[in-house]
Amino acid sequence: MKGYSQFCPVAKGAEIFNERWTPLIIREMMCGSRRFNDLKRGNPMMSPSLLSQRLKFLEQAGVVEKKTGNNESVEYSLTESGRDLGEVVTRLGLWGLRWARSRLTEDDYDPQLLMWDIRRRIDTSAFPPGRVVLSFMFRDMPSNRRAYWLVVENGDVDLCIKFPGFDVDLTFVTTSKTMADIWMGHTTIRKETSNGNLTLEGSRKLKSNIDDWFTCSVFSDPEALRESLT
Amino acid sequence: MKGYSQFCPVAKGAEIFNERWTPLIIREMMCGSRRFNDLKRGNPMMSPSLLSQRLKFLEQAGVVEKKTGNNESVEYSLTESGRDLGEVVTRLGLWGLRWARSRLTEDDYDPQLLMWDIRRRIDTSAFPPGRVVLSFMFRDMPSNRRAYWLVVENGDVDLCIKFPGFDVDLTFVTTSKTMADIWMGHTTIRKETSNGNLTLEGSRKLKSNIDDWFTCSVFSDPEALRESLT
DNA sequence: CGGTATCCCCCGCGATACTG
DNA sequence: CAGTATCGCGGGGGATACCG
Repeated sequence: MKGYSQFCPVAKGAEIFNERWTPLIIREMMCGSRRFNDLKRGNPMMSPSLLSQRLKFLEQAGVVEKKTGNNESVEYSLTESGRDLGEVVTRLGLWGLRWARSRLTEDDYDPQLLMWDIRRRIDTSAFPPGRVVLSFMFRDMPSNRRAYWLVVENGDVDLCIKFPGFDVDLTFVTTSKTMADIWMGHTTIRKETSNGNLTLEGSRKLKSNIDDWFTCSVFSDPEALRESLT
Repeated sequence: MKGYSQFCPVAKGAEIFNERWTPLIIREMMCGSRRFNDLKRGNPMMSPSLLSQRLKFLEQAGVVEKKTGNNESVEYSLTESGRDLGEVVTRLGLWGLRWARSRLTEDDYDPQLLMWDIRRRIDTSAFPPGRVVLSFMFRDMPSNRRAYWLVVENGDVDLCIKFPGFDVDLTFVTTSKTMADIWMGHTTIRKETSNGNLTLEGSRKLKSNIDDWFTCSVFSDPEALRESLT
């Protein structure tokens, strides 16, 4: 994007921030993604070349830092400037939560993206030792996007799009929209199980302490998020 | 701009906010511009058709309200949603002030834009009754962009790019960069007169109470601006 | 895994002119 | 003043293939 030829700080900020995908890349980093392919998984519709291009630009702009480990591994992270810019992202998200919710289209409810979000917010410390397998069935989706599994083990959570072969401890049966609404805090697991939009099948224990380990999106608690802004 | 196909509030917010010029249009409205041509003057590099297109989109997005008076006059204003989005703009500006200042190019110091900003922040209440004429001479500019006049009268401020024919009460002689730096609070009138980057010629009285009527950009006081955010 | 390299299309947007 | 109409191009960015 070409510049605005204005000295105004809003214009100079917009020259960096107001590009396609940029807030979403920063959002991913704020959520802890540091690897190229993780950033890409958080933005599946973005082409790798464009992601690469943006990362280079953001690095040059002092927002993102690229570190190459001695084992050739590459990590991206936010600089202090980038973390500051994160507050703009947060505020934009708070605005979107309040004012852009009505603009959600069917296309927006991508279950894979939802699962990727859920994956990184699962509180593994609330699980018993050993392996726990969760499965999610989205009734409204075509067969190739209907089923997902989360395998929780040793503090790690793996997202699978094919049956991992392990016994399933708890199954969520619902629609992508219901699940996303729960995720965003527009409704609760309790409400949606009551009205039948969500069915939980499996371990009674996992069901009973679900609020301990199923951590919703940071946007599900706008008040807390707002207070986290300086 | 096409959507992101993500339910995330940041993505939905970005679909509206992250378009070219959008933050600058909202900034203009936050500063009080309500007429089409005023919005355009605040963004001189933007083509009228694009401004029209953006206003239509922002209206449809519930950010901007268009009102047609009975005398066919048209006014644009921010809705509640738009004022909320203004906080994102403000925060982006605060970020730009701190982190994007080093990216300023020669092209950014447009004296006309600067004068348009100064014009609307002049505190007319601090002036004596009658007409006061200020002139600004930018030494670094070519002749067609070197001189501007502000005619203050009856609480109104008019910006002229040609000599208005009235006696001038006070003249600023400086460069566009020095003036912009004063405007943004990076330096002060006092400092720049001391070091010779700014010369004030004319009414001793207007010079002596210049801090009363020459009101700098809202971004010149970041602390106050930050506190204005909810 | 962590990107590049291409290709190509589309349309965003800048420029200019014009209208009521 | 408040826009619309038109035109043309540049490059943003989507898709896909490929590489070390």
